[in-house]
Amino acid sequence: MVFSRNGFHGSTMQDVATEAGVGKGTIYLYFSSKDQLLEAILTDVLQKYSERISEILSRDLDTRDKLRNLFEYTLRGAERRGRQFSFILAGGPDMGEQFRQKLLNIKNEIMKNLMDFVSESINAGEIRPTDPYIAAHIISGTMNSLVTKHMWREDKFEQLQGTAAGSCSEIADAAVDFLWEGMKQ
Amino acid sequence: MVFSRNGFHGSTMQDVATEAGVGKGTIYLYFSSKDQLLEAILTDVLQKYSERISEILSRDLDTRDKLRNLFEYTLRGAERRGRQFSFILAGGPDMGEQFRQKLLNIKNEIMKNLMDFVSESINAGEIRPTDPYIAAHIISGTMNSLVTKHMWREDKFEQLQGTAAGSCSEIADAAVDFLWEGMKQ
Amino acid sequence: MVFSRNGFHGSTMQDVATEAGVGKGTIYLYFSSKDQLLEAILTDVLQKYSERISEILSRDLDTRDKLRNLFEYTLRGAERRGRQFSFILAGGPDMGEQFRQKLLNIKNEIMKNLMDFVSESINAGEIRPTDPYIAAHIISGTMNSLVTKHMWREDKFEQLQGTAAGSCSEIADAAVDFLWEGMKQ
Amino acid sequence: MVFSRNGFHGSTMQDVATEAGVGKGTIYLYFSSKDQLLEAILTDVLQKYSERISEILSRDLDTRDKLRNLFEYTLRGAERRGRQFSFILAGGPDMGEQFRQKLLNIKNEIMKNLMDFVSESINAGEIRPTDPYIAAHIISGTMNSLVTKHMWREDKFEQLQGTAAGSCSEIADAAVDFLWEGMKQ
DNA sequence: CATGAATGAGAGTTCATTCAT
DNA sequence: TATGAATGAACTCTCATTCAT
Repeated sequence: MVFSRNGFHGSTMQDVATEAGVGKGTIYLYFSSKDQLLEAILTDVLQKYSERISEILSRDLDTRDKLRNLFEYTLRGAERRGRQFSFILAGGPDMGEQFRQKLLNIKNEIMKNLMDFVSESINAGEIRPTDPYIAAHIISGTMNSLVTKHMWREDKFEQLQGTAAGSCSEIADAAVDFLWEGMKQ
Repeated sequence: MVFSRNGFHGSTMQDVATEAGVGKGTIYLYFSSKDQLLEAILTDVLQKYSERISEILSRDLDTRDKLRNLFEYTLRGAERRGRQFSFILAGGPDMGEQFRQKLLNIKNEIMKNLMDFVSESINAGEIRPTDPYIAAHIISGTMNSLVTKHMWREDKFEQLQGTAAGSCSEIADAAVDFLWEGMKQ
Repeated sequence: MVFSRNGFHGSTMQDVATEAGVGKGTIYLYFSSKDQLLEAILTDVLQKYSERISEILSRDLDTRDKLRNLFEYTLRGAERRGRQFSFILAGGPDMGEQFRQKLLNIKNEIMKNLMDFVSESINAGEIRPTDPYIAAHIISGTMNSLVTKHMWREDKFEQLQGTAAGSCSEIADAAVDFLWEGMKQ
Repeated sequence: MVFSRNGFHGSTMQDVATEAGVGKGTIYLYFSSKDQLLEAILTDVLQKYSERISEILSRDLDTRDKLRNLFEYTLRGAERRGRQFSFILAGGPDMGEQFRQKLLNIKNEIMKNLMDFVSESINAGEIRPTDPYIAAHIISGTMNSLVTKHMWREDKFEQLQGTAAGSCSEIADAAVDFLWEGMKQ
């Protein structure tokens, strides 16, 4: 996607049209403005992500495996939808207030799911009692941080990393292992 | 700052000049372009943040108190420089590649500091042995997540939060308590 | 008609098609372009007006009654076809030269009829000898002025008018009375 | 002026700028939009015309000479500002309602002046008693009609005219002579 | 005959940047 | 050094027109 390569303001409607293989005017048959196009894309990506997260957390797995799936899915998705996630994670510098609200609602949905997941795991005696709000933030924050790194290939793993290797599932495993140590009973 | 209120693309050079109380042309005596102005601002903010983090981590405190100071300083800073942080955290959608590299170098500096901090704490026997790369990401990721929330006032705490209260230091404390549980010996 | 409500440039072909209850493409089966559509409409309106004027002037009435019919028909027509007349009266700012010529020919036809009418009335001894060209202009000019006023409801009659009341035939009568005073033997 | 040659919609802002010998953007320093530019021009032309009419009617002349000056000034002005007058006379097909109101106010000012002029001439016993509203319309209507003709050179005088010659003052004289016949005591 | 999805030329408008003062 | 009037490249968006169905 052009927005992913050149950024929103770095892409013209002509770029988008060319990439999509249609005429410039055609886009306006389906989206009322450039802003609304971005909104539709991001909302869609985030909505699908939210649904998938919800599905993962409802699987018949134990808490630790759910966490692992969560991280792995998130990191893997970031490989494909990098910059779109980036926009979303940033909370939306340069976005209109109304648009931000829309994304926010979906993000809160995700946070709600994570908090419920934490609460249920506590009740099931799988993890130690803790504040679900903080725990959810630590989970999502860690994912976001790893996603951002991954996305922008921000580190040459050679330079910075300790022992963690570079593949999605290896990083996911390492992160979950760490978190688990702090959560388990 | 105008960029913080209206975003980078939402602010004109005239806005910036007016806010700064100078003429439009004057800005060009000190910055070669609008992009370069943003670069200078963000680099400056991030550089200062990096230095401050470095200073905090070198204080003569135990690991847990350093963590607490780290979180508190970060969250408090976000209150004032919100959107600037947001740009940085997002990894820079809409930024040029060269600019991104520059910020990246500073961010890696910070990560390096965090990793060293973790390593040293392990060596000092204050926290359990763990992968410093992952640990650093969890620390910074958790801070970022909380910062973003805070910045965009993304949640009505009434709706979402568990027990954690809303002030910077209270949130910092709660987050550090949680993390500590997973790190301590 | 859409053109009458929103103006030519203010109406889209889609508007026209919707109003006509046909598809957009269908219009192009009958008119080669938007300009040509306007041309056809205006030409038609003006042609019909010209024919009607001709018919009125050939009726078996005395000069004064012909004048009265002329004014009444014109003002009444303006009520229905307002803006179309306006285009025509304006001489066509924003019209192509060729199109203007076409309308001009019909307008000259009307002027010719008016001048003949004046000449014949002079010969018949019904009005005093005068320049038919000027007389024709005064007749058509007065009608145009009243039509324009009427069309755009340009005056709140309360504010401006003297004794003349607002209905078509009342205004027509008053104007003809006045003109007649200057024409009669 | 470009608008006069190619019409409002037939002229681009680039045309206007080129004609004015400035950059496209410069126009926007003084006029907020293309519409507003037209508004400013027409308002200005009409306002000046109104003031001049007022001045002419207040001269120390007898009624017939005032009329003659009125006609001569109007026809002469039309030679230079043709199409601008045309827009105004047309009542503004394709104009926004608010804009039309603005012009209307000035036009009513002119009509008011004409009606006062008629009333005063009646009181002074220079012309026969008559409805000032109708008289004013006949005066302005006749001028408009002649102006429009003149402007678009709508007639080849060879073909249509009777005895009236083509120059401004000759046409003005002829028209005033005719009108006078219908107005004088 | 009729349609309307698709098109892209072209318009108005913005705003980073320059440069004479 | 400081300014802001002037600029024009570049953008978004519209809409008359076409053509496959």
